[in-house]
Amino acid sequence: MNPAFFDRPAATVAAALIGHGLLVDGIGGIIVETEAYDRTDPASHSFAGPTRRNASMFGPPGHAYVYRSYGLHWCLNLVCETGSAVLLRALQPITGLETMRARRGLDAPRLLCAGPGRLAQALGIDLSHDGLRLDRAPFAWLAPQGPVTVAATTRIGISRGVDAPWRFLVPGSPYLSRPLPRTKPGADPAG
DNA sequence: CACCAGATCTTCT
DNA sequence: GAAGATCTGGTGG
Repeated sequence: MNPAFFDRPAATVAAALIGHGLLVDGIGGIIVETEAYDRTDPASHSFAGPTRRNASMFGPPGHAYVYRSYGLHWCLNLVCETGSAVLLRALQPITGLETMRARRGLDAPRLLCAGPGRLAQALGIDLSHDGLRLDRAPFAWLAPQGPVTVAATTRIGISRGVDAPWRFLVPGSPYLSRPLPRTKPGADPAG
């Protein structure tokens, strides 16, 4: 992946990443769900300025930002323009299923990388990856294999910035952390 | 399937 | 002391 790819607004990068393959030490799959967080976004770790934890978000684009969520899960972000990043929320597992299963336990393939914490655990991500360049080992990237359909929705698990449509996903993918919400709740239940 | 609580670290008040 | 970009295992319909 060219470092210039990440030197753009996080929402642009988050949408463009859908369909790309990501491998960490040869293990990974196809990105099916991302979220964007930027410097002016009250939901972003960078909103209140630099801290020890978010230092990588204020470093150069094309590096990893890894943080601990709720005290026990790791989450993997890709740093974009200064103070912005893309949170990887779900992959369709492709390679290294055995290793992912060993790291995660007895999960069905559908759940191995369905959520930022699960994804990081399946890929073996921890704080040692924070700040690493994304264009060299252990990271490797694969271009989309064919046409990619991308939908944008509001983000998950936040209490501020809830209206920004900065969650990007493959509609109907069984590997999402949560399915695409219905645009008209209650309508057309026969679907 | 819905709801609830527990685990446990970083930041902010 | 409280909240947070989460996941798991329990209970109840």
